[in-house]
Amino acid sequence: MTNKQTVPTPLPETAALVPIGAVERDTGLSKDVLRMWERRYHFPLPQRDAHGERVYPPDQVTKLRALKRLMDQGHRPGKIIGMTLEDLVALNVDRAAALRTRDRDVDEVLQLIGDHRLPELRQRLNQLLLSKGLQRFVVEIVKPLNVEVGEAWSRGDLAIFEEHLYAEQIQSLLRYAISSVQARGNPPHVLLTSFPMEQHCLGLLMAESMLVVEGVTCIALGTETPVPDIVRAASAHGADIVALSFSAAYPERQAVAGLRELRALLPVETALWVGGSGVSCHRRPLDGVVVVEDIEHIASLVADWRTVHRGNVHAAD
Amino acid sequence: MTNKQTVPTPLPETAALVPIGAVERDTGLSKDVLRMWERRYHFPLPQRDAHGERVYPPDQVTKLRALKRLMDQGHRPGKIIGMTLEDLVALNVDRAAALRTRDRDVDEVLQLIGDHRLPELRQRLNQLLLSKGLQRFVVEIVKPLNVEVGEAWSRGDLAIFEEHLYAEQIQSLLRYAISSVQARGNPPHVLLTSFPMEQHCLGLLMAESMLVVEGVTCIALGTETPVPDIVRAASAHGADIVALSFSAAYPERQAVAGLRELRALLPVETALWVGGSGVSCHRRPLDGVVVVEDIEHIASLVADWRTVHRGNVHAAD
DNA sequence: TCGCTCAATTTGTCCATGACAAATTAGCCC
DNA sequence: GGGCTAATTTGTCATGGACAAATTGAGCGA
Repeated sequence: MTNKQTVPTPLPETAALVPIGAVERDTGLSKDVLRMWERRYHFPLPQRDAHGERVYPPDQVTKLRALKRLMDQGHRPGKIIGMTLEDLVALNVDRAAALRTRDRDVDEVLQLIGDHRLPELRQRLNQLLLSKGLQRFVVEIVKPLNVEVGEAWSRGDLAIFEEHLYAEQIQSLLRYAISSVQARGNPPHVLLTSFPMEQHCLGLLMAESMLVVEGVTCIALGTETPVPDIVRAASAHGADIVALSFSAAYPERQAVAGLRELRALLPVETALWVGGSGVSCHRRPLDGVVVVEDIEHIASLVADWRTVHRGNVHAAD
Repeated sequence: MTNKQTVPTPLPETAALVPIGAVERDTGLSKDVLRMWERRYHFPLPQRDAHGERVYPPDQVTKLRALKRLMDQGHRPGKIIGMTLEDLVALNVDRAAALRTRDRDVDEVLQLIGDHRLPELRQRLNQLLLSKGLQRFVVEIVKPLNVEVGEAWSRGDLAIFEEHLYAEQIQSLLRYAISSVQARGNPPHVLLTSFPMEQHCLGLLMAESMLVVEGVTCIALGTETPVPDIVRAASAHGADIVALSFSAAYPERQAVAGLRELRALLPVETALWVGGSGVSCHRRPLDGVVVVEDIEHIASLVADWRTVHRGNVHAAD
């Protein structure tokens, strides 16, 4: 079987050199940006292959990934592009340390993920869900676990496939729990989704989990719904609230532009809630957009909504 | 219910002109390709805004979407780029008609989707699942429904949000069913995932559904796992079979390249199965890659595997 | 007729450089 | 300190050239 042989490549040079298209996919930085940075900051400085095309050494790709991650957290490229990988990682860790909750259950689950003990992982998560209840499970286990897993991945302590497997288990469990709590059409009706290019579905499921327990009726569209479709869906399903999730990686400009557009197209009486790790750093609030700073606040926000709309509810038509 | 109304934007001119970046996201055709086609084929021919930047009228975007869809089915741009939108749609329908199964249950579900009758939709799907059993539900309902929904969407008969909602319901239902069939570590161990840029998870869930019923142990990684991680995951979980799903939109080149690389990195004794709508048109088979032409065949493929590996199974260590 | 090879064509991706608008920061005055 | 320009930073778009990988088609021998 001698076909292809891209193979782990014992060769030190041509070994793992990555073409620009692959770097774009890997890091989420567009080809335009990669070439522009090279022009402006002299980093990255890829080698060239026989055709004069850029090929990036793996360590530069690693640094690019770290840069992207920090930029998603609000750092500007010019300030950090000159730093060493170590400094970048340190920056990351500093921020992470603040968020870290040293919870024994969380640590134990992390251990199971890293050890690939799938049956035990499933069982432990299930058990935690049952013992804590859905809302506390989401707040005390899933939320910190997401942070930890993300950090471990960026440190290189956790492989992509381990993170995937974790996400898949949580997803199954949350969906299972959600379908067990069959809503009966009670108000408010909440439309849950995200903007195009925002693929993280765990945040949506966490929100849905919090909501269904409150007796809210959820219409989950999954991720990546274009703005006009969100409007049509809200109208078709008589949504009282449209809830959107943003991850840290979502470009702020796009978010603000999309939210403004959506807010303009949505009826005034329809509320617009936004949540997720991508919203905490937003400085100026937008008119008519409710920012859910922490997923824990969902319950009280629902209570507030119900107080305001007491009486004039459109009670399941 | 007079919503739906694709609302053709009152303003005729500056109204819905789409910049190139948005077209790229919308159609999946890269900026480079859009500019190249304009140069070579004189289509699309966007207007220019005040800054001389391309802005595409919505009808050109629609045609681009149709073109992309046909190209995913194997047509070449040069042959079809000159055709009218009607001709393109007709081409599409021709092919679709062959696949269509006029099933009463399927039609009924389609109707429910279009009418936004969410509770009834849920209930009907649930009922179909229970009455037919998981495997027949997948083969007789979900598979044809996917085709129908895809076609209806490309005809413009179904909005994106309706398709999203449908997909979300099926996903919930299948995941629910899958977790109900708790595997006990029986061989074979099947690792389920897709390559990067392949985001369609319904195909994976359908495959997992078929497999768990056969008593197979599934390790589902979700979508978009890089090749090296697939290899590591297969090793970490002692997978006997790696199963990959490809949608029609996945570029064949990338698929073949990825498969060759993966096949070379995987131990010879690990089988490699590929399925999904993207594999039926693949002409030449690859060495050591089993093509699952139709999801119905999964059961017999599992039986074959078990026959071959009778005796020397690694019986749940 | 089938299968093969080699050349012509098709098609997507990459390159270099220039330009510019939107967003951010810095400087300044009240 | 608050608020206002002005300078700087940063991403995206444009043009036009080049070329390799893939597909098609022609020619040829079994």
